[in-house]
Amino acid sequence: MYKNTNCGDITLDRAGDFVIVAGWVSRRRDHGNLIFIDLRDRSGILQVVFNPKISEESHNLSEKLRNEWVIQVSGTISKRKEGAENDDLKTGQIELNAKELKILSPSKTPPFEVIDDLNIDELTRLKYRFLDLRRPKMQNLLKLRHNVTHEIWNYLSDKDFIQVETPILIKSTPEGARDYVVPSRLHPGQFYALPQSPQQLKQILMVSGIEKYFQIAHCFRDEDLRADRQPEHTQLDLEMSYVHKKDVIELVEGLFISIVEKIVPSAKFNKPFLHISYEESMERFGTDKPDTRYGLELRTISEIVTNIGINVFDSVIGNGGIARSIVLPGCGEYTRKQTDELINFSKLSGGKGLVFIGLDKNIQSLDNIQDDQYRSSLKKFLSVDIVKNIYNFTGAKPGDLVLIVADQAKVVNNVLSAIRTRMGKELNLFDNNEFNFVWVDDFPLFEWDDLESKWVPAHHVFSSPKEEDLIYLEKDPAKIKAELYDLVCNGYELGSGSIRIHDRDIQTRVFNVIGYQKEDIDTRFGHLLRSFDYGAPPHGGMGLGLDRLVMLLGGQDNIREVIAFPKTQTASDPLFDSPSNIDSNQLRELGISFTDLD
RNA sequence: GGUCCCGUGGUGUAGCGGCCUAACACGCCUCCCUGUCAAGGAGGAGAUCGGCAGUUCGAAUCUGCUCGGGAUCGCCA
Repeated sequence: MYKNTNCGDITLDRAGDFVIVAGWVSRRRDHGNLIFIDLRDRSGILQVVFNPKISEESHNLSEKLRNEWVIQVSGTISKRKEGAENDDLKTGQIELNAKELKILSPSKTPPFEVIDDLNIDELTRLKYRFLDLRRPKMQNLLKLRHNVTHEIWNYLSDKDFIQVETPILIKSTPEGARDYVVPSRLHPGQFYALPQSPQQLKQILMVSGIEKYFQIAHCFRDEDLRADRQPEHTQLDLEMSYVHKKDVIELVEGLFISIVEKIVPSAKFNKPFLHISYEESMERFGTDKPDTRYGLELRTISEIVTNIGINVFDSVIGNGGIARSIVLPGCGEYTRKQTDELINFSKLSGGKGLVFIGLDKNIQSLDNIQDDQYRSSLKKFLSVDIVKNIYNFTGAKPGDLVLIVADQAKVVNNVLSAIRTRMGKELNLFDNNEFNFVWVDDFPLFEWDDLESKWVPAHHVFSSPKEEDLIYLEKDPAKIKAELYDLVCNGYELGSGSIRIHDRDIQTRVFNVIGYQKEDIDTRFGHLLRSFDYGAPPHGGMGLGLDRLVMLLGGQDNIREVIAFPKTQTASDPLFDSPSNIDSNQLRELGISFTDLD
């Protein structure tokens, strides 16, 4: 070994010890005859002192040292001089008196300093990701990710789960997300697809008798990127035989509690997790992935605001729309600029606008509001009585701002939940160290696709309908609820799962609703369905986003921070400069040529 | 595919029609310095303002296109 001690681990009790350390020069403080080096390795920072009285040769050599040079130093640990201690440093009570210095690898001047307090363009960080990852913050995030994965392995192994690897080269199935595709050399003109998830493979593993399976699985989806979406992401994928919904939920909840308690002991979180149905979630929060750390719940107020002479509301609601509200506490005296900003924001998330009513904070009771004590975008249509009504119904108080959006339900919910998320942040309604886990269940099995005029699966085709809803399968698909459950935390969907269909007859009836023809079914799902013909145990499971979980636990707001080598928004990698052209010989071998697409 | 924000020495910013032969901080280089820890002091090098085209007597500054990064809607069973 080039070292026998880690820099950051050395404490006062090692005083007098002779040690060998190695690492990067993090900082250099040259006092002429005395040179201080902050030496950094994974464990932390150690102050090394080069003193000509101890070694003239090492001192001379140390004058050459610059940031990010890799060096090896040996010498004696000593307690620092009185008054020279540094309490900000774990090793601040001691220092290494360098006897021998060896330069293992010099460095160019780095494009940015390897420090936590860094404010630079992300592109530069990604180009020099090897330097970026040296920063203690990034080291900690990678360690956090490892700790989470480690706990998953331990916890699930203890529960008799077996980790099974599944292939990365599988078959393209056209539904779902866009596939990443790999040409086959041995079968010119044919392609593999990278898995969007190991869904069908793990179901086959259940038919194979694995009973309890898990995998830290890479999943690939060729769709547009977001702060919480990369083209390849990692899932904790798991599946269990002979289980009901309740069993999967209990297992995953136990695992997540264990992860949070062991790995982020300082975190505040709710135990047991909340449970809420899809319908209730939409009703209260306007989304199926609610941030339940704070209130700001939505209310439907169609009845209060119709037939009071306001055209906007009457016509929208007459056309099958609804009016819903959100109350922003303490925002009743928002300026014109602030309310304009909210209206503008509502348009960004698809709304046509919103109506606000702001009430002065110094009103004693709602009973004696004066005309000059409230402002509204619809002031001339809103009598004092209607304002009173709205405030009473929504539970708003003097000093609060009521926002109303009227449109088709989907738009209303989109707009208001976006406003809710934004205002939760802006009004500081939650604690950053808090994690609020909630199970959302009773999802509909199908959704109506307006564009294609057909039913599509809300989750995927293998999710089981609730037994009591089977009677609606042919008559009224909208009514069917599924054995589906999502795990949501702080407004992020961490994962979703379901009890699967293991009965061929029910599976066929579901395919019929979606309108799949027999041939489609055979080419897309034949392999799985064939396995079901030979005794398929009832089974169910989940896929859980590891990147998002680590992001949340690490207090980050995008998953690139917890992925060693992430891609940019255009799915390229600035470090490797991928994707790239390939050799024409490679293309020829694959039988691929290009046509001009435009 | 749409909308919005950003692009000035290595890094982060300022400058937003002539005062810019582009400013400041950090970093970098040279020299001085034995107790610093974002060391200090003195001096110095370094950008034609993402690219292209246009408007103008004159463009970092205005316009168009384009490239790159980010946020977001669509998309993501």
